[in-house]
Amino acid sequence: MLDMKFIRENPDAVLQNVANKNEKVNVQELLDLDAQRRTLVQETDALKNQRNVTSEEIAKLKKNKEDATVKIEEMRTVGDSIKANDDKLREIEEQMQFIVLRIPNMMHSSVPVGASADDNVEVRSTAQRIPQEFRKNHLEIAKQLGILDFERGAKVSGSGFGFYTGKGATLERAMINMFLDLHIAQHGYTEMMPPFVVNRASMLGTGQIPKMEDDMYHCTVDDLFLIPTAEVPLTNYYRDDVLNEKDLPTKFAGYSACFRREGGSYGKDTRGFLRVHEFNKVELVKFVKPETSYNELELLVGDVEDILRALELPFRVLQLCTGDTGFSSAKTYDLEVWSPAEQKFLEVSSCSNFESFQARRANIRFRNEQGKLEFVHTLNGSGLATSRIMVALLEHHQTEDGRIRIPEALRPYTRFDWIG
RNA sequence: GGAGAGGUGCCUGAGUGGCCGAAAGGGCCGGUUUGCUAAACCGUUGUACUCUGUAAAAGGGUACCGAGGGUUCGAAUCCCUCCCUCUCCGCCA
Repeated sequence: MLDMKFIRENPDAVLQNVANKNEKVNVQELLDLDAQRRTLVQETDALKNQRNVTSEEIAKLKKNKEDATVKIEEMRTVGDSIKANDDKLREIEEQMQFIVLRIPNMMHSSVPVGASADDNVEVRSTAQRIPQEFRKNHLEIAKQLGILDFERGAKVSGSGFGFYTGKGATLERAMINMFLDLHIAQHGYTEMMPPFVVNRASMLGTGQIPKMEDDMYHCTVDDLFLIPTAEVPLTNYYRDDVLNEKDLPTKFAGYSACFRREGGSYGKDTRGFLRVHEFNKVELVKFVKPETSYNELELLVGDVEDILRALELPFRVLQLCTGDTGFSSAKTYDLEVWSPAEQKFLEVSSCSNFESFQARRANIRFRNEQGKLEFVHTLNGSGLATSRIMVALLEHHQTEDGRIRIPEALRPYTRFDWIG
């Protein structure tokens, strides 16, 4: 959420940013409502002031056993006006809220303007576009080795769900543990195990709602949502809190299952693990001081790169252009691993700086040196999602005779060196 | 699921219709005292919106005592709904 004061003072920049991000929002209407609101607030506050002053007079009159009926009668109409104004005010504020919640975050000045993923910029790459050669795609090899079962996943739950079986399940568990351990021991994150179900306010706080509400699994009787990422509970951990400056940056690493309906994305990367309704992910979340947030973003990307290196997977880092950057983000890097089977890069992580956008929505603040309250900056990144990494491992570490070599870094966790 | 208790400022805790943005104590910050520490004493101590205004400041108004409604000239205080916490019972991992 953007600061209303900022929108009021920089309407052109906001409009340009909305256009750059391919969003459609009626900013002008918001500005009109804002002007209306301020006039109304002044009027109403004056009436309330009158009521307060007169009420005190009435109290005095009554104390002296004098007659106050005239003033009481007078205040009755003032009270009615106040009520009418407050109703109108509430209506205006609801309309404003509706629009403000749909205005995307301002892009950082370093983000290239572009329409789509084609305009993203490669920052660095360790990846060679190796050919497919003997490699089977992850579904084939997984089936052959008996480590994933999507058919029974579909029977039991539906399309887009899978079982990990045998060594596949062990490998999955091993990855989660390895990722967590690395971030905790080497990168200084605090481990968190969040709830996988959150309330509406939390979804609103991190910005999934209202824009993405249809992509969430929603338990209507309780108005609770299955989380699409641990970002939601981890960031909302500090919703409505005031953090100590000395505790910043605060860094969380948390595992969760992630649930996404993926409505409307059928036909795109739908095979096997490329797009599923439920997957496992270790998420990294940071709460930082505003002046350090861009440096923290670079460090965050580095933390994720360390995992990819440990897994011996070639990758590249992309800086997303304006059109491809998420709604809440000011700047995002994607990390992609080359898929020999698909002959294309697959996104495995997305690292974003949200600046104060989420903090303002979720009301997460800290007290600065001057003792003033200030919104923190929040960041997060996948570190990493296991489903896409499973795909990458099965493809990259596949041998010609159809076996999978477990990278050194994972072996203490799997307790086996090969699958097959 | 049943029964009860409760949610007040950074914390403890008072406050059952007007003098309550809110007693008292503690904490915090500033000051005095002090060889140092401690103690004592004095003072200060919220947030949001809005208006006036400045280089920065400062000041006025409004709102906020879990959330949202209602009653009333006037609500922390009365009524309704919801949320949360705690205790006991039942049920169950």
